[in-house]
Amino acid sequence: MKISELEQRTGVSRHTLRYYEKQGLLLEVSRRGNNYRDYPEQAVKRVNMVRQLKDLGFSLREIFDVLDALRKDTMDCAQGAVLMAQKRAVVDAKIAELEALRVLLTEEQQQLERSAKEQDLQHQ
Amino acid sequence: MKISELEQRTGVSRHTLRYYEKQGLLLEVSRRGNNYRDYPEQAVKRVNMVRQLKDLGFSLREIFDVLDALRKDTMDCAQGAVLMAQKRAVVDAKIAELEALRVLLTEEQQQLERSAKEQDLQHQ
DNA sequence: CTAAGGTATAGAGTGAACTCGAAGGTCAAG
DNA sequence: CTTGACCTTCGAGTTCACTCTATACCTTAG
Repeated sequence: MKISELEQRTGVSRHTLRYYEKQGLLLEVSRRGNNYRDYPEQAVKRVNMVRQLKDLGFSLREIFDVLDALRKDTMDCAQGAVLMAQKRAVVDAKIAELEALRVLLTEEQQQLERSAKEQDLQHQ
Repeated sequence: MKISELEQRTGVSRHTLRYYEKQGLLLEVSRRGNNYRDYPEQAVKRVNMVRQLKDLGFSLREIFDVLDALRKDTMDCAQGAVLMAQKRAVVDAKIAELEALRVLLTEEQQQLERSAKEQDLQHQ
């Protein structure tokens, strides 16, 4: 697949895709005779995973570490598992934090809605 | 409270505190006769909330919008409630995304652990 | 009174993650 | 064989969120 197709299928710009490749986040990129990049089908998933991790607050460097561990699974399984567990712990912590914030926002929201109703009553 | 105390109690540097103030994230800052900033007790909570939201992926601009809505609660309650609901929706989505990722990471981790054991057996 | 250390402002510098544009090679249609 | 839509690299520019520096004023202990 050419870069434009990957761009279209992931929503990530060609500039950013080349940037990710430079940062070591996209390794399975071959070249055609004309020097055009040729991505395997798998690249779509890979890019999506990078995006997902990024949206969750991981830096590109951290994402690189995760992918690196996954790639080296034949060499370094135990270590990879530890890294994965660490990342999962971070994810768990974030979930807990978000849930706490959710409660907080819900309370704020309810209070605002109550105030809105009171105002409404006064207007009538 | 002076800036150094707020710095110590929040773990946020004085530089960053002044920066947040400039960005409109810290409004209840009065001045002493000597022009030193004087923060109310409440500022600790405010700073912590800013940090929490930031860690969850909100930009300072988005955080400003949330705080702005909360501050204007006497004027614009209904709109504030809507904004809060929107933010909560974002939080909910993030939680869902994280939970999906958690499953994915758990699977990867288990697979790596299994591979590690197999390697171990071969070594014995 | 002095020295150390806290505070002020303004503005420059940093690093991450893009984002864009120029200059040029490739390719398929007409 | 040209036109237009691709693709390449390289390097400059941008935005965000700090982070630091310079210069100068304020405060407190000795």
